[in-house]
Amino acid sequence: MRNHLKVFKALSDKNRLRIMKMLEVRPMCVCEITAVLNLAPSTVSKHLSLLHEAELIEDRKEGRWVNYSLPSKSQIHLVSEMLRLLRRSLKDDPEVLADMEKAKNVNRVELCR
Amino acid sequence: MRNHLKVFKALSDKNRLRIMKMLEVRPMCVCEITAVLNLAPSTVSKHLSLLHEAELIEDRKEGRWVNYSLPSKSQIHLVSEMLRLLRRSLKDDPEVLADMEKAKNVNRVELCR
DNA sequence: ATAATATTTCGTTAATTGGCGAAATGTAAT
DNA sequence: ATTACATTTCGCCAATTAACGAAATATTAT
Repeated sequence: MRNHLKVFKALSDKNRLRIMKMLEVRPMCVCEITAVLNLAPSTVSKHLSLLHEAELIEDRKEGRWVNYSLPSKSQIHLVSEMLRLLRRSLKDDPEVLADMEKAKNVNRVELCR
Repeated sequence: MRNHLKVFKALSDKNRLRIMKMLEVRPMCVCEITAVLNLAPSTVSKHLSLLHEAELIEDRKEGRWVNYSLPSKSQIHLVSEMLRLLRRSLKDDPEVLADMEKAKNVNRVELCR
């Protein structure tokens, strides 16, 4: 029950859904996601930690960046089903499409200076 | 996006998940659900209206009662997938099992007097 | 018609949540 | 070592939400 609630709560925020869709494009660091969503870094970090708690995303520290990504495969049935469902969802949402387009183009190196 | 959020928000409350699992047993009226959850009728009514808004349940007025039930089939992909997923979920949760057992036995006629 | 019952709506309150900026932490570059 | 930068943690505030009881609505029974 606790895990189900974690997953559903994690997915019941607009900005977190936008993050999930963005990560379909490629793994991204906090500052890149911040640039797309136009939120404070601390806010984005908090969103990412909730998604991570629900095991909907993975993190991988690389140098001074932390790359967040969608799990290629999850052992948790609920999670893998939700990932599958999300992948099929919101394909036509204009905001999501714009985010995904931006996600292709943001670059952490020119971004952070 | 709005619809996705409605569905995920509807499912991200413990009592609403309990209701969804209870309704797997059989259609139930508000007072029966109230008896199982041990909440105020107005609270349960509100939960039911949120689930209904998300199209996760159907209602059918029958005399002085309103029967709430799971849709046998939904045209909305997200909804039908969530219904399928929920049916497979929480089968071993002790609280959910107790609720489902109670749901078998509560009776609106002896209950409400 | 009146009373009884089931449900919903409304207003209030307490708890939760999303947002921010400032400070803390950790890593890389000078 | 010091500086610069990415990220996280913390404390705060505003908005949202779950809960309740009281009042309103609707239906059945007397």
